[in-house]
Amino acid sequence: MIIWCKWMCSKKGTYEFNEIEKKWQHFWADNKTFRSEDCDTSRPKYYVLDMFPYPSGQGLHVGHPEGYTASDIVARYKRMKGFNVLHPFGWDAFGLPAEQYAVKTGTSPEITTRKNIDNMRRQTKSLGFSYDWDREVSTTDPHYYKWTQWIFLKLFNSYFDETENKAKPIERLPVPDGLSEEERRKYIDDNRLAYEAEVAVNWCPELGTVLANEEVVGGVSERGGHPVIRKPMRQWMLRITKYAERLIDDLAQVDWPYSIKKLQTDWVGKSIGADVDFKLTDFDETIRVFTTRPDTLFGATYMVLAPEHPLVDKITAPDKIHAVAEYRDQAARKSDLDRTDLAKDKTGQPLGAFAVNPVNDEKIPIWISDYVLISYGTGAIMAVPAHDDRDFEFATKFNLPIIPVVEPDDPEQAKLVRQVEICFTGDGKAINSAQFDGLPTQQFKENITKWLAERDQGSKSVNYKLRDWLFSRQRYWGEPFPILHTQDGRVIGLTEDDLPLELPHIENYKPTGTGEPPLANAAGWLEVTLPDGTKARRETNTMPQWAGSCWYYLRYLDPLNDRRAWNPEKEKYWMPVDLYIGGAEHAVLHLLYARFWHKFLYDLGYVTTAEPFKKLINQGMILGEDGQKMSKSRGNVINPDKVIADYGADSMRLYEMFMGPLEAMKPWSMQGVEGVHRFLQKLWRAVIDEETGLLDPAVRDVQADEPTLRLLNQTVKKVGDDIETFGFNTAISAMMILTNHLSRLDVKPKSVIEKLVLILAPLAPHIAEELWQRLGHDDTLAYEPWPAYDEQLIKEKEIELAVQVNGKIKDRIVVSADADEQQIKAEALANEKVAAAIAGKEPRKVIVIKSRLVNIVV
RNA sequence: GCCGAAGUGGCGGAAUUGGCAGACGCGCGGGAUUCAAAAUCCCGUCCUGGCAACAGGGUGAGGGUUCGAGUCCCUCCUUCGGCACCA
Repeated sequence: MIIWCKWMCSKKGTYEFNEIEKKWQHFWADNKTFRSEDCDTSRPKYYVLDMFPYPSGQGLHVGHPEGYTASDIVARYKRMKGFNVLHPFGWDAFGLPAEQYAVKTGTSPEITTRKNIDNMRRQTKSLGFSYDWDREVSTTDPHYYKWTQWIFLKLFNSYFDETENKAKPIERLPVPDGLSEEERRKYIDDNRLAYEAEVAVNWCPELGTVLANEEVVGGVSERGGHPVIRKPMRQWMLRITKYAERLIDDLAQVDWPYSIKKLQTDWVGKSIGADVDFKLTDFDETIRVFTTRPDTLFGATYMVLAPEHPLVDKITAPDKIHAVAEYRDQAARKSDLDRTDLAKDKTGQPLGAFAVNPVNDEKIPIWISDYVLISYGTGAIMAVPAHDDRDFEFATKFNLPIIPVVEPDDPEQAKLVRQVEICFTGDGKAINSAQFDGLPTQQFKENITKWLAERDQGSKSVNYKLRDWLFSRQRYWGEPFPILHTQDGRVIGLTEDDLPLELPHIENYKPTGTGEPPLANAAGWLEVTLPDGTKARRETNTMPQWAGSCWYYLRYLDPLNDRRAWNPEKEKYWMPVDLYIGGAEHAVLHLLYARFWHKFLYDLGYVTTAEPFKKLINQGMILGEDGQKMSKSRGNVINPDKVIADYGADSMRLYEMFMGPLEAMKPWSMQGVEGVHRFLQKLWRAVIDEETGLLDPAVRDVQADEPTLRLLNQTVKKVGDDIETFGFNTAISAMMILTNHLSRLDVKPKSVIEKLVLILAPLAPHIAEELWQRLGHDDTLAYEPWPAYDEQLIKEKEIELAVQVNGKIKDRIVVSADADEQQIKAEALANEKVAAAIAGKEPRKVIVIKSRLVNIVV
C-alpha cells in the first residue's frame, strides 16, 4: 500500500490542468499580456468583438463560451499573425430580471447586478480568454450611461434632412416664417429624432410596462409570456424610420450571413407602389390609399379604412353610426392576441359612404375593418378582391363584387380567374381595364402611375413596415432620460454638464400599475428648480435595455475617457469592428438598433464608418445531452464550472469547438469532452515524461523525417486556413492526426513539437503556454510568429489514384506526383483488374483527373 | 400560409466545392499489459452475403443533367429558425 502510494506520488509530471490553467491565467493578468495599444500604426489592427452578456443570477451557461472561444481563437491567432488586436469584454447589465428580483426581495438591482457580474467575471476568466480587462465596461456604470444619455441628447437635439438623407443639429432646422413662439416650438419638437408621442402601445399589465413590437411574440410578452394589450400612452420614440433606406442599402457593405441580411431587409420591409386619391361622392374629402398594385385599379370594387381612421366619424351615414361605433369599440378592445391568432375570420362594417374610382368613375362603397392597419401606409386601402387574398376573403364573406383585371399566362389558371373561381396575386396581362387592356403588369404599373400623376390623382410612393422605435419603459433599472418637463408644458434636455443623471435610490421598485413608472416615487429626485425659479419635473420613464448595447463597441475604444464618449483618433484607428460573434437571436433587435445609432453618429461626424460591424458570425445553440433545449425544468443543464473543474478550461474550449460547425445547433456530450481531453493528455505525454516531469527523452533536436515534415506542413497550413474560415472542428481534427503520428515516433523532433504547440495555442492556450515553457522558452507564446509552412514540403511524392471503369472503382494505382496524363492513362489501362473489367472492349473515353482518379468509359 | 437554413454510420460530424463517401472524435467488438481493474497501447467497426479473396447496395424520397452527383436542376417529405392581415 505504501509502495503503491509512493509510486503514484512519484509521477510528478502528469497533466495537472487545474494548476497549469491557474498559473497562466495569473501570468497573463499580472503581465497584462493582452493589453491593446491604441493607435499603434506599426501593425495592422484587428477588432474582435463578442456580444456582451446580461449578468444573470444563473451565471454562465455552456452556450456563452462557444462564441467567446471562437472569437478568442481568432484574437490569439491574429496576434501571432502580427496584428494589433482589440478584444474587449463587458456587461449589458440593465434589464428586467434584476428589477423583478428587487420587487420580490427589496434588494437593490445595483447589488444584485454587482454580485452577478463578479460571479460571471470569475467564470469568464476561468476559461482563459485573452480579453483586455482594462477595457471592461458595464452599461449600468454612471461613467458609462453618462454617454448613453449623451447620445440620447444628440438624438433629441437633431433632425433629419430629407434632401441630404442625413441627420443634422436641430439648430440648423429650417423653421417656416410667421409662426408663433408656441407653434415654432411645436414644429421643432415634431422634427426631433427623439420625440414624444401619444401612441397605441403594447402594454403588459403583468410586467407593468410597455414593450416594443419586437418584444411581443404572438400577442404575449417575449419574456415571461404575459398577455399584452394595446393602449394609448405618452411615449418616447426614436425616428429609426428615417434610416429605413440606408439600413437596407448599406447591408451591401457588410460581410454578414445572407439569412441575417434577409431578415433585416424583410423587417424594414420596403414596398414600392403608388398613392392613389379617391374622391368621396357626398363630401368634399378624398381618401388616399397606398397600393403596390396600381395596375389593378380597375378591379377596385370597394375601399376599407382602418377602424381608427380619422375620416370615419365624419363620413359615416346616420343609419350606420351605431353599428360602426360598436365595431370600432370592439376593435379597440382587441388585444394583439385576438388580432393575430384568433382573427382568421374577416369582420367589418359598411360606412354607408361612397367613393369614386378615379380610373372609371365607378361608385364604390367604403367599409371599415381591422384587417386594415392604421399604422401602415395611409390606414386605408382600395380593395381588389380578384387579386388580393385578404380582399378576396372579405368580399366573399360580405358579397361584394369581384372583377378580374389581371390574366395569368397559364391558360388553365386564366380560365379560373375569368370565372372568378380563384384569387390570382401574380403578374400577368391586363383585362377589363379599358385602354390599358393587354399591358403586362410591370408596364401597366408604370403607365398608370404616370397617368394618375398627370391628373393629380396619385403618385409613386414607397412604404416601409419598419415603425419608429418605442424607446421608453416604465421601469426603474434602466438609464434615466436626461429630460425635464416644465410647468408650462415644455420639454427640455439637460446639458452635457448635467450628465450623468444618476438613478436615484428608491425603496419601492413596484410599478404603480397605472403606467406611472417607479421613478415617480423618487421624491427628492423628481422635482427640479430651474435657473428662473420655476419648477420642473424629471422624465420618469427609463430607456430600454437595447440603449446601452447600441454603442458599447465604441466605448471599448476609450473606456476611461471622462471628457468624451471616445477619442476620435482612437475611433479612426480601431473602427470598424472586424469580427462580431454572437447569437442569431439578435438578428433584428440589437443589430438593427446598433446600426441605426451608428449611422446617426456617422451623420454628426462622431464615427468615420457607415457600418459598425464588418463581419458577423452567429454561433448556434448548444442543446442538452438529450438533444432538447437546455433548461432547469428539463434537468439537462450543463454547468461550465463543473466541466472546467473535471476536465479543464482547455478541454472545455476544445470540445465546444470540436462539436461541429460554429453556426450549427448541436447537442452536448460529456463523452465528447472526454475525447478531446484524451487528445490533450496524449499530446502532454508525447512531450513530457510523466515520471520525472521533465521533457521526454524522446524529444530531441533532430531533423524530422520526410513523412513527419510533410504532415507537419500540411497541418500548419490546414489549421491556419481553418481558423481563417472558422472551421475549428476540422482544425482540431488535423492536430489530432499530427499528435497521433508523433506519439508513435520513437524520436520526436523538437522543432515539430514546437510548431504543433504554437498552432494549438489559440485553441488551448494554457497547455500550449506550459509546454512552450517546458520546451525551454522564457516568454509567453502569445506574440510568437505564427509558424510558416512550405508548399513544396506539403506535396506528396507519390499519389494513389482510383481507377474506375464506367464510374465504378475497380482498383487503385500509385503513380509519381509529377506523372503526366499519358503516363497515368497507360498505367491505368495496364492494370489487371481494369483489363478484366473492360473485358476486351475498346475504351471510348479515358478521363484523367490528376491527383484524383481515372475513369475509363467503354 | 410565406421566407430562410438543414437532412450523411449506433452518435457528434468530415469530404480540396462535380472526382476514392464516412476524415477526426465518441460508442462498440477483439487483443496486449495487469494477480485483477482503471489508465494506456494495438487491431477492427456504413449495410447485406461470404471463413476469406470478393460481390452487391448505400448520403431523407422520387426523377433529371453528367464519363462521374452527398455536392448542380425539378417535384415531394421531415426538422429547425424567422415572419405572419404591412395592401
